Amino acid sequence: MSTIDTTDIPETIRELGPARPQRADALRNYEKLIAAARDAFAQDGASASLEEIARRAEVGIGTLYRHFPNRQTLLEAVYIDELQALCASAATLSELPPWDALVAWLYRFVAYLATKRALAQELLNYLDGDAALFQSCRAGLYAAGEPLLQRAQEAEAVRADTNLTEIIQMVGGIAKIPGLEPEQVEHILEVALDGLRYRAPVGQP
Amino acid sequence: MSTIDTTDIPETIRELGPARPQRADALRNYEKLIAAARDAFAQDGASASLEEIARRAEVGIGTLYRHFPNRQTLLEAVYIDELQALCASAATLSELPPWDALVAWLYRFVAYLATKRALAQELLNYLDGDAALFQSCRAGLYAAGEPLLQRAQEAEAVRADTNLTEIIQMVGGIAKIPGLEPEQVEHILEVALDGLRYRAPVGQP
DNA sequence: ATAGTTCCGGAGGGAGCCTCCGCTTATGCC
DNA sequence: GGCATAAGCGGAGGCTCCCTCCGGAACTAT
Repeated sequence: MSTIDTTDIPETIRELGPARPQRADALRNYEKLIAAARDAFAQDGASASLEEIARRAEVGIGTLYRHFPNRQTLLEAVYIDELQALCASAATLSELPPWDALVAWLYRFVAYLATKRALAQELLNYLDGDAALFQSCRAGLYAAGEPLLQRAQEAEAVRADTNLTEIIQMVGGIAKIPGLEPEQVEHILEVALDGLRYRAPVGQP
Repeated sequence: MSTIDTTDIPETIRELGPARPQRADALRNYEKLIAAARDAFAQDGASASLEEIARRAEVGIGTLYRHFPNRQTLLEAVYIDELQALCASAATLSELPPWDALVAWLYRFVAYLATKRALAQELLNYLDGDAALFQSCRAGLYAAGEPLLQRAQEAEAVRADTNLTEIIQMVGGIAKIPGLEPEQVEHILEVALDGLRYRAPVGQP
């Protein structure tokens, strides 16, 4: 149904971020920094120490600041990277059985939300309404998830009377319940996802 | 209708905060600190520099830390102080005409919300569910506002088919619209509050 | 007035932010 | 391969902030 070419979405999103460096060594450092920042932000929230990030990336603090002139740029780059990874994973997962693929992707989505939550607050403070970014992100997300859902529905693994918007809202809502342990979230999610399963119509109650 | 004695609410709330010091000089400093902190947090958000706050209060940094061992304690104390002031103002305002009193109080409420927003995020990180505080706050708020609304309704200044919950939600919702200039908020609020006015029933259209 | 608390203030050590600039290294051209 | 040069590196240094600690000042009760 979707007319968007899923495979192109990640690049579209990536273009929203800061330009990646050209030289091989610079690119290496750039990527080490994003990886280190992702971990650090996930662990300590958006206020993680930039010097600590540089240290983890085994890179000088100067290098960090050259690639990302301020915390915001780095935050944004990490966010975009995460989102791209989430979108890209949809393609990989399509090798699994339909139901498993969808569920796996939704779990991946939950992990992504955790990162996003840490970043979003701070991100909004500065970005305040760079709608283009978030719109693109949303589009990419849907383009990535839609095929998975459709396949699952065609295989009668997922009930027909639902859609991706609804599912994402549900999963998002559960993931965002405040003050819950990860295991609790996972359990609730498990229950809720089970509700998505297709059940053959039954004659009598 | 309310069986709560409004005038006692502020004390009840205050008791939730850290104990105020006894000695005259200590109390003076305590209050200077809260005032300075209120300004600083309003200006720079919850991450305002504590040293700057001590400086503004013309007090040594050590004094700040003795009264408020950590940022949270100070944040909480400011929040409680603000809330108490809001509640107390209801009593003063009752000298105004009913409509004016209610509107003035609601504007005061908006100002309070601005502070609260700055504090709430950070506050929740640590407090995470000290429900007692927030419950008390809510009770105090309602006890303070209810008489004002009632008086206004009895004077036929405010329509009868509404209540404080609704009004507070409305005002709060408007105050929280993201990315608006204060003047814009004020204008929207003006319009919305006008909708509260009592209008005599009209026979023909 | 004096003793005994209570409170004050800021020095100091540690950490983070960010800038600046001399040195290193990759790349493209011969 | 060798070289020029542009691109990139990294960390010292100057600043601010956080928080602790303790000698001395100020208040209060007697």
